[in-house]
Amino acid sequence: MTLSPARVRFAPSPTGYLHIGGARTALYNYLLAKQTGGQFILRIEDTDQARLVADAMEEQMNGLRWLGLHWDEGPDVGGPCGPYIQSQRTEIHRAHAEQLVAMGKAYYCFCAKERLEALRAEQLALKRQPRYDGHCRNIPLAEAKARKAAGESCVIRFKVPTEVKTTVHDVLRGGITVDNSTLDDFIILKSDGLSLYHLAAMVDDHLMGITHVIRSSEWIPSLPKHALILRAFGWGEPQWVHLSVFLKPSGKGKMSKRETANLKAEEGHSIFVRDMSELGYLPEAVLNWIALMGWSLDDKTDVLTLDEMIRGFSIERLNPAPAAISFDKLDHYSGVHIRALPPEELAKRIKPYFDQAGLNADESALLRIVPLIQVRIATLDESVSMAGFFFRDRIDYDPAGLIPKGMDAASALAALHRSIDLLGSLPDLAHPTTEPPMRALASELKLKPAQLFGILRLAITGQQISPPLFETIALLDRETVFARLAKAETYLRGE
RNA sequence: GCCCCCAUCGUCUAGUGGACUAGGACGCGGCCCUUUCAAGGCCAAAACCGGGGUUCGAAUCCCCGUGGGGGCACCA
Repeated sequence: MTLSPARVRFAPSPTGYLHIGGARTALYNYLLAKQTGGQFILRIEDTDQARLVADAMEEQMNGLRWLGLHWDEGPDVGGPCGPYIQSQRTEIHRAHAEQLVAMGKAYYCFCAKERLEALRAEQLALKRQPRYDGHCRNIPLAEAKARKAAGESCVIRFKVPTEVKTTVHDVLRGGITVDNSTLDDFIILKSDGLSLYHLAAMVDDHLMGITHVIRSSEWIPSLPKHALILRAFGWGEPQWVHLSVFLKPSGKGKMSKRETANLKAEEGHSIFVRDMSELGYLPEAVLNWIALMGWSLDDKTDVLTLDEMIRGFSIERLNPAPAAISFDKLDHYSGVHIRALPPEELAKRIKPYFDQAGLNADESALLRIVPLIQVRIATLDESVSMAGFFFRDRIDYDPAGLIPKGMDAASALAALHRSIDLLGSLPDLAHPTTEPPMRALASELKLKPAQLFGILRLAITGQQISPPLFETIALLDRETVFARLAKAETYLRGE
């Protein structure tokens, strides 16, 4: 499919950190831009200065970078349509608001907040939808200008055409029609001279040549307002694409702020991109996960790389229904993408987790253990709990575990003793050297392999669950192996 | 309360009037493999929200219910 280049934007508000909902919106925008040879633009919507979070903008960008969603134009890289931070475009917005006033499509409103609040309370009491009553709608422009010039505080409201319906076309949902009477004359410029989202976003989208607006469906209710603004200016409309929201795993509603904040501590999951790395997830896995919540390539593909998504993406295959998130699925994709990594790459990726754990593991050492753990870990951080013992000076475990089911301390000790003798008699501890005689020993002692090897496993790794025993022994220093076996012997003697 | 959107296995989804005995994936259960744990292989259970239309024929189109979701700020 050949499409003309799309200019799309991801426009987060720096009032919070990048979460999977935002990331998925960014992803779809990115995919369309890359597929069509267009541009992916990052624009920061910080017109509400009161709600700013200090490091939110930087964190939003870090999140996108971590996912590999690099923008062509944005605050840091610039571009032909800058600035890309809305608070630096206030003059542009103000001029456009004034232009609408001059065109008779907007008006100055002098209503005090108190009056508005009273009006609102009254309407709510009557169980009516709170709406501006048009109090200042018909003040003659000359009079309004005079009052404004005299220093009276005012806002600019958009004059919504009355007595008609407005229909806007959404690519996924078709025509969305509302009666204009359900819209009120909304404010487009605040009394402090700053634009509100509705005006700022439309002006900037137009000026930046945005061809497709792909955003969350929570914008659907204000879609008519946006179309009305565009039409008032006589501008064309972009393709509107409203994505469905993510629901909590139960499918019952969106995640609350509290649930979102406690997720990580309570169950080791998070919806924030900046937590994903710490939790051991690959960006590839996160991308795969969010891409398929609301989009599908076909009836069977479920593992995709970013490149494959770019090639296969299409707006038509977006699903408008809300989707419950599933962390089980994230874990699954995580495992899939870890297994798909070349060993050298996996060694590189797990290195920081060993560093973090205070273990001195260089990449070449890690590369040797990767074959033992690659299919056994679902997240990168699990590499430490699985293979940390390779790099620890001492290992701690409960000696009770040295006695397998069906055995007692004496028989376990005897088995361990025989194993030490046998291993000590071998020319080396390579896997092919150790396994056959050890199996023979097990059968001679009338033990199941699981029993005998279980004793050694705990003795050598300190873990009930570990990489395969003989491969592990082969990688460990000879001295370490025998020291740990000797230590286990002392435990079993009850020392 | 009002407005808008959505509706296929528990979950993510395929399905755009006949190819549907409704496909795939996660999860769940069983079996195989097996030195633990995984991975892998095989098998199973599991869905078209309800009611009316339209049509020779409806998961697919229309209407009404119901359920779910979103929105109703000098927030975005």
